[in-house]
Amino acid sequence: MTSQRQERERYKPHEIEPKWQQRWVQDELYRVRDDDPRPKWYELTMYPYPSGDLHIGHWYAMSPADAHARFRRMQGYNVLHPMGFDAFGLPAENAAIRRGIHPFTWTMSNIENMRGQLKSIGASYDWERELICCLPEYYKWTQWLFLQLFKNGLAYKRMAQVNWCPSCQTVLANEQVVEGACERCDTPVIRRDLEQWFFRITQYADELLDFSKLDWPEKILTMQRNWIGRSEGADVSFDISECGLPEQEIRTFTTRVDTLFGVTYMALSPEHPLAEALTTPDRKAEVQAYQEQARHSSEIERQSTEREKTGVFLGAYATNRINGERVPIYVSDYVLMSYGTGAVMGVPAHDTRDFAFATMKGLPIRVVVAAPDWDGNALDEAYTGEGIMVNSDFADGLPNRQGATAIVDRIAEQGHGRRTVTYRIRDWLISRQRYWGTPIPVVYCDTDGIVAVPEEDLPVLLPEDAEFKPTGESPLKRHEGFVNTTCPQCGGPALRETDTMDTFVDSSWYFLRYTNPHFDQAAFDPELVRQWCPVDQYTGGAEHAVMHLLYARFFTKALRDVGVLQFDEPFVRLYNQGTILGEDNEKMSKSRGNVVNPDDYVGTLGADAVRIFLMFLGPWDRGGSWSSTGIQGMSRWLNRVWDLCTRDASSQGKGTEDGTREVVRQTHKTVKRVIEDVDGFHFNTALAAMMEFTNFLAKAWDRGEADAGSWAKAVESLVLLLAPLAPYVSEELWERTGHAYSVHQQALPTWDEEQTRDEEVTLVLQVNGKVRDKIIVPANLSEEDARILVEQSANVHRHIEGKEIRKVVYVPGRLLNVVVG
RNA sequence: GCCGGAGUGGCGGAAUGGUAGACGCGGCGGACUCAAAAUCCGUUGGGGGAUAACCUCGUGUCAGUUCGACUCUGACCUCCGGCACCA
Repeated sequence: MTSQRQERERYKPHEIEPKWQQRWVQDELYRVRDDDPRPKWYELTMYPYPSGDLHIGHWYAMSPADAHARFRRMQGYNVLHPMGFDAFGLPAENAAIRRGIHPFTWTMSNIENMRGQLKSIGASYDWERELICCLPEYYKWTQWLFLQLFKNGLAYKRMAQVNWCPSCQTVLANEQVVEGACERCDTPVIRRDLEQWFFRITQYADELLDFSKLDWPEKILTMQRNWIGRSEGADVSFDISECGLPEQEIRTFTTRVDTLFGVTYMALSPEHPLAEALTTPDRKAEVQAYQEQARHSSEIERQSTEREKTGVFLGAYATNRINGERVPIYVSDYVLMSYGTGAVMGVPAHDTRDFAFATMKGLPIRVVVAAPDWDGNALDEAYTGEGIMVNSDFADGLPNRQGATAIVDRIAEQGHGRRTVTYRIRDWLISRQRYWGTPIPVVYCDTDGIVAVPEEDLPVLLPEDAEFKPTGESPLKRHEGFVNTTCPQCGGPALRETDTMDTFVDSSWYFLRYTNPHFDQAAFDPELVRQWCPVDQYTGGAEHAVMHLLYARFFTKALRDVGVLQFDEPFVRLYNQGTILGEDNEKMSKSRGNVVNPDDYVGTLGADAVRIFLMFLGPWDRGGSWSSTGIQGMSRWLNRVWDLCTRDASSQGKGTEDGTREVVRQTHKTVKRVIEDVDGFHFNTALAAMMEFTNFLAKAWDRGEADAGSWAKAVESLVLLLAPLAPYVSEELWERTGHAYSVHQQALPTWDEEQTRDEEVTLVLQVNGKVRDKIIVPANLSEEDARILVEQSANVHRHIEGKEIRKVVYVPGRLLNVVVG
């Protein structure tokens, strides 16, 4: 055997991998046919940003996804598993400013490099369908889609207080502000008033909360639910007619209308439009100073819950119409202009924030919902639970939920309020004051105002000769040739919009474009979209929960309403892979020096080893740590697989009858386990099953138990099962075992349930639930026979001797438990 | 604070009511080698016992359900992720 092994060729990944890579390209093995009659399966992985280097995180996202797509192909589906590049975005422009390279050049050369690295993964991408969203052939249609939203009132421009990142020199969407700082660069965000373009995502808030058609991780649904933040409550208006202003009332939103009799003050956001007018002359200076201070404090400072409540009395009063009481009006920065109406009714007894504020200002705290154990004394803290209404006139004595109904009915009757729903989500701000993005296709004309660029004039091209300087101003703004244009309506002089779109607009529809990425008649070919979409299985990181994944859902629904799509949801199933960490269990980063370069391992151990190691290190959705010794183990195993599969089985002779039967049984068992595991993304246990199988085969060979036929079948099954996970070595072994090219066009092996059953099993003998003996018995052993056998076990005997047998539990094929007392 | 998820050998993990620790890494012992690397074989949760038989402890903690609990129930602790002055 040893001598034979030396004669055979060894596993040389660095030789076979480039060979098959070329062959597959040459044969167009992964070309996806639209006219294939098999059922379709669209399996999509989130496309990467072309940063220039394919790192191990990309491999972790892509190789298991590719394995699953290949697996579906071997299951008989016509699989679309495309790849492309999220090619617009800030890093390219920053490189242009710092190093003088044009963003286009920088991006395309990065793509060039990454495409090569991607090919080494051995993924089954059809490169004919590659999509690059910074090319005019793509962004022309991003602009076209923008125009459809614009024409349908789903895209609009308005002045708004927006998040501005001073480092990125652009506004950000709410979704891109994390704890008051820029999601990209961590710079604290400041607020600015700017005229900006928005998409009306709020119009879809309720529909976006309907997840009934989705098979998505609960975690993502929860995050989207929280982000949309639907709360049911009531609008209540307070009378300010005594102040002599045009406005007669202040509207507030509350989820606790039952506490309306407990209002002892009102608080407005510092940015509230009525704040200034309501301020009495003697308070002007103080109020203005407070507003000024609020404007300059950062989001982080303002949003800190630990901070003490502050605020200033305006000098004015509002009347609570339910009881005719006059309450003082304050401004306070704990009230956010962006939520509800920007004004709150202060109920210190039943809201922790209001309690803190009232305590600070010495305002009355009136209990209107009595806790079951309330003794009538002053509260130490706000009571936010359920209770019986008190101090509330007609509502007294009611449980507070019923009290809420009574009160809202009364104010609705009197026209001072009504039931309403408020959302946390705001419209999606898509303007970016940067060059490297899709230009927003509108012009501004003195006569006609905002005018959409006619569809036949698309694309609005990015000027190639823009200048990139660190001034913080968009190069488009300074580019006269770009800015100055004529109005499509009146022909007079007009100015182009110089803002570009958030790159999340590009990725909100890219999955549609893959069906025919070079189609020049429309954004997508409706026929092919009908055929391929929606995406059956989407995979990617959970960090996109309330950005990309929410935007793409919105876009799909909006395009449906515009009339160009027929479905409601872009991604039917979603799987989030975890994060790959460095060898030190820390997030990989250059500063930590724990970054793993996949190319190093591809060059030595091969792409297959990298792929299967990433799949083996644990459940895919949990992530895991890189291990340089762990991957050696995978490589060792591939060598063993190679060795087993290249043996000459005819030298084995006839084997033994029992041995052969066992080889057949283990083959069927393994086929079943691996197929079920890979189907459910459990790559780690699928590989473990194959390893157990190879361990078994090696032993069976050494004992001379297998006959040539069962051995060949075992090897064939193993190679087929391995093919989706380790495509190169499987292809090579498929050829070397005398099969016709290509393993990747084969069907998965099948198993026969009957053949997976063991004839003999280990029966565990327990006394009072403790294992006392193990015996080998026929699988179909009857309970009577089992009871006889247990009598013969000396060990069991010792533990039941002299004791009364109370009960015997027999689980066929598993155990027999004798309960004694 | 609220909402998720997770706690199992030296490490990654397996087992979702029935033999805890599959599989892999690492360790130890051995074969091959002048030697090393690579490879192969054996062994590997802790304690007791003689390296045996066997006993005992052991899946974050404490209770409970059950013949039997990593698995189910309740309370708590820790870690990770998300959200957070949202009225």
